[in-house]
Amino acid sequence: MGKPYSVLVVDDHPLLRRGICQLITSDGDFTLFGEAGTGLDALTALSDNEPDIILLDLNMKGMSGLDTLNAMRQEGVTARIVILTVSDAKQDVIRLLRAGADGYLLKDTEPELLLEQLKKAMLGHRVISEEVEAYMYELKNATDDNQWIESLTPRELQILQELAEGKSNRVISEDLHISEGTVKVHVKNLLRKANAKSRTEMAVRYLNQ
Amino acid sequence: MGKPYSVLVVDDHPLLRRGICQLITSDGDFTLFGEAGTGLDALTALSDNEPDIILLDLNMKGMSGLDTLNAMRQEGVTARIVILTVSDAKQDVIRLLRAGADGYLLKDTEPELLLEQLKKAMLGHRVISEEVEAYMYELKNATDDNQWIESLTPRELQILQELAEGKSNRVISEDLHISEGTVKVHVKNLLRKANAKSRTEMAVRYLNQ
DNA sequence: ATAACTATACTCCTAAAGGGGTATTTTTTG
DNA sequence: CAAAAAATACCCCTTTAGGAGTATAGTTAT
Repeated sequence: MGKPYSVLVVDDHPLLRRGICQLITSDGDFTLFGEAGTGLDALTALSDNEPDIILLDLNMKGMSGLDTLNAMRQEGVTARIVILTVSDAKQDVIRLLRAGADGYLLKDTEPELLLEQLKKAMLGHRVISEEVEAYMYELKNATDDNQWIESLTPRELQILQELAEGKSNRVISEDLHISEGTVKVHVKNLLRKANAKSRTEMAVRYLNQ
Repeated sequence: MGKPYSVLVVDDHPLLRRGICQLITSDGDFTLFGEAGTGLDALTALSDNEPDIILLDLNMKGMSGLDTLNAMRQEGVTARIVILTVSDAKQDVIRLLRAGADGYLLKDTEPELLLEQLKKAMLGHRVISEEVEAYMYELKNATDDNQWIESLTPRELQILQELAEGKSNRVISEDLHISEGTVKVHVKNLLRKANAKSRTEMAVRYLNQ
């Protein structure tokens, strides 16, 4: 076999980072390229040379995992980027894979399985945890369930947020200093875009992202 | 100094467990009592003898952290039980501390600080991460914002859950095979108990627990 | 610059939601 | 067993929500 794969571990939880790093170094096929506690630290670590694999957490303070991934691809980073997270939210999976992640693994993956998956990723496979694989067909069939949120104008989003706090049209109109009728127009348009039958249904869908 | 404190680590993420265990064993003041990946495993591990400290995760598969804590206290476990979790949700903090947790720490705590906190916990202090300390006054002032949910009848809760999926009174009545009028009565009573002005407000409050 | 989009504000109308009351049946509980 | 609570269903009535249409001023993109 050739030389071991180098890995950069990016996670804002020191404890988990320690566990991952220990796992990496305990296997002869991998070496630790470095570790970073924030997305910015990770980008700095990549300024000189690159590892073979970047293990990236989502839900980090400051720069999110998605932002970090985008920034890395922008910088021309060619390393395999594998997401390692607790979130199995459909929205996250779809967004990250669309953004060019080479894998999406969950943090409750068994250590041995994780190493296997990383080796597979180096062979050019896209590695996905079983639990989230179900979302893959949605990635192909496109039209993300919450794609409608992206199509909203700033004003509509503002009104949706007020609505999703349980406020009535009248209260929203007073908050925003516009007529109740205008709020109703916005709500009408929101309902059409969300393809929802009532404001409550729309609020629920919005809150569940 | 006396003999080291023994620690039981309960977490369903093998990677994180590895990180924690490594931290525990790297400090001379602690020894590893054992590790468990589920609440049930933890209870089994406690059948013969007890550690000094139990580090307990929330959000575990199967038995939740809260259930595990309750079961342990039921079994007469006297070890210091410290919650170690990612969730800083107000509801979780309040529930766990009420259930008798001796500490509530977040997983992004620095390793050194975590060890310090565990030593403090052994001295009889209740250790709380700074980020969640703000919820402490709410614990004293009692009357949990969502206490109203506890006062609901089974039928009312069922209707609230349907309502919180965005369904209309008519749809709910069809789902439950009762008249729309009856649903309206239940909703009316729910609004009174929740002290909410509209079904949307109530749905939002329910979803935010 | 002209077309498209956004935000604003009406009108008229229908449907749904919500508040008050009364009443019957069933279930639970003391 | 009797009282209380829960679930059912209806009445009448007011308020809120939502659908369709028209219109106008300002902004943005082509």
